[in-house]
Amino acid sequence: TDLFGNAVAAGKGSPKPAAKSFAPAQDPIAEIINEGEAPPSLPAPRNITNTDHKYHLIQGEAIPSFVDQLMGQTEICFDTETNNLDANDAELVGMSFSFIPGEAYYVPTPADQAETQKILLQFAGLFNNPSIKWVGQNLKYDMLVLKWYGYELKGSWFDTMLAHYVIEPDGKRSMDMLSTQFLGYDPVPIEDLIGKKGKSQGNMRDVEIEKIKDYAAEDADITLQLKHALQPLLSSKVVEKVFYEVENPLLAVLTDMEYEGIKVDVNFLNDYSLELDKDAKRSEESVYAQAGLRFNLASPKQLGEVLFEKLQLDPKAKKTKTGQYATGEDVLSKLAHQNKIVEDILAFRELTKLKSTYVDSLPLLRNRKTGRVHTSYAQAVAVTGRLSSNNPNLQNIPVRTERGREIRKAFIPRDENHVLLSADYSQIELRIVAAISGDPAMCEAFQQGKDIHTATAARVYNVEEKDVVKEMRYKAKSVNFGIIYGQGAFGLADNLGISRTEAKEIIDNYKKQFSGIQRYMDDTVNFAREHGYVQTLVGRKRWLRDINSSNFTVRGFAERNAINSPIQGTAADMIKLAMVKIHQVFKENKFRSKMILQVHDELVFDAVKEEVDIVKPIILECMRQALPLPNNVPVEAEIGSGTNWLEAH
DNA sequence: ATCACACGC
DNA sequence: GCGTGTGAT
Repeated sequence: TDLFGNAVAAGKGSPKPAAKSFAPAQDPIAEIINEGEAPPSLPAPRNITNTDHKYHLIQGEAIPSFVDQLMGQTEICFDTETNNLDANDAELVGMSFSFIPGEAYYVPTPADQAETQKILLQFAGLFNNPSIKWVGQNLKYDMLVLKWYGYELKGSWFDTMLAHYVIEPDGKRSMDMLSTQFLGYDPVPIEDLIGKKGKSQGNMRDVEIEKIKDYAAEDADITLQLKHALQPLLSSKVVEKVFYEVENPLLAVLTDMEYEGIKVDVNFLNDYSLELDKDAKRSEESVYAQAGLRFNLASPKQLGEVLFEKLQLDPKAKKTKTGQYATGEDVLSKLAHQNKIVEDILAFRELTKLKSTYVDSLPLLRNRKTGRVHTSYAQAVAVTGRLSSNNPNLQNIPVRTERGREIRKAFIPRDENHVLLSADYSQIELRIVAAISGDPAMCEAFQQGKDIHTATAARVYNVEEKDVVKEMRYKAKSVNFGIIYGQGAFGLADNLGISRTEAKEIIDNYKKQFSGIQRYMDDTVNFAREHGYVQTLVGRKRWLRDINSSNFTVRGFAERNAINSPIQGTAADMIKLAMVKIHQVFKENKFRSKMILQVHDELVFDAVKEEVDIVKPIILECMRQALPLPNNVPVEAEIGSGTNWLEAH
């Protein structure tokens, strides 16, 4: 079903003018899309024991002539071995190189870091050679390791992980999987060297060099072969643009951002932790007093039994799919008015969440060299094209509630000569909906610089904009969210806690007022049914194998994906293009200010105070111009500065 | 390992 | 809709 709770019609006869941005001139034919897939992963017959290979160990006096040989290549596959998965805290154990399939070289580097630096110095000319194309699997990792030793790869890049990401965004893409799938070859498992993962897992530094040589050289060899297998698919699937213009360049931008990290105010967090602990304990005790018994309030299972069996708070309490009572925030909120205990439970939940996930863990995740936190961006995880962030996740720092927002005060500039800048897109996803649907009312609202939720409410409730009251705006905002998520009428009712009847009424009005949106949703789903994929403005594709499923639920999910992915994905493309541009302009102008965070529609900078007035308009201009939208829908971005992230916002 | 929950966009 | 982290089981 679509937003309006209707089944999406198959061939409504609409000739799909509105969705034409998604059916570009070079509209690929369905057959092309599905060819070139390797057969599903049967156990691969080939491995290092039964396959010809020439893997060489290079050390000492052999290095100079080896480097000379590499200098003559145009394309080199490169891989590092280290003693840590965290590239910001890793020592180089060795490097492997390959430029001919079946042949590779391993150069070990010793624990003595001064010695390692001497070896790297011999490779300086190679790393700086601008005419070399560096091939690798997850090159960001290797580039980050090298950056800590003071080196960059100055030529161009081809990351096989990113290539596979744009070819098959929802696939698995560890090197082992790719090798099995595309080369029919099973690489040496890492467990053979350092043991099974867990606390007993060893360290690459302690493995004998001959063993590492085979493993590491094979990695470079395989990755080079993967490049040759994947490159033609970029072309046959028509995803070269998003690969070469977005993902591949972004890799170097993210490397620099992860290297910088952001400073956190540990004293502030420690103080705040005590405060949260005190208040959480107070709420907890209050709950036990009201319940008349003590239990583990952090256990949803126990809490559900107390609320709905002992206290009988709701005779028709909802259950989760595993048969427990549901005690999520939405469920409890509906009971909050009549039951003081529920307020205390919600307070406890909020406070313990803030404490454990953010306040107590951030200080522990500081890098030992920099004292800063260096998030890691996953560039090939989110199926829509977004980045994700982990260790720590800096894309879900609280902002909604007062006490959560407080945590943003802990993110601070690196020193007194810097401030934080935060630049964010305004309503970017809705602007994209307006632009690609071409809905006249919504496009016009943006062209006139209106508050989109108020403008929506005015139309849906048929009143003047000045007469839109809070509740009308709030509900209209929820409908707009529903569109972005391809959510059904059920979802809206659920979301707003209103009846299905009222939800349907709001939706019927919306449908009349914004008929172009309805048409976009129909056209997009129909396009997906016909072609098996949907795509963004930049040509990032997502294949939807379930779009023609006979199972109502499964198909419905695919239909929501069809509607949501081009929107979320286009927004992702836009900010990624902006990041590449900003990075380039900063470099050209030799600015010392650094881009340090991305939060989907926001960029954060650690800016040198004297540069603030120069970089602010540059950042905004790059963001606004990154990806012009059709139908004259303007793209707006705002920027602020401050001595912490909250203030900058 | 999986689930429920809660945080973000 | 898309993610990640935590604590419980």
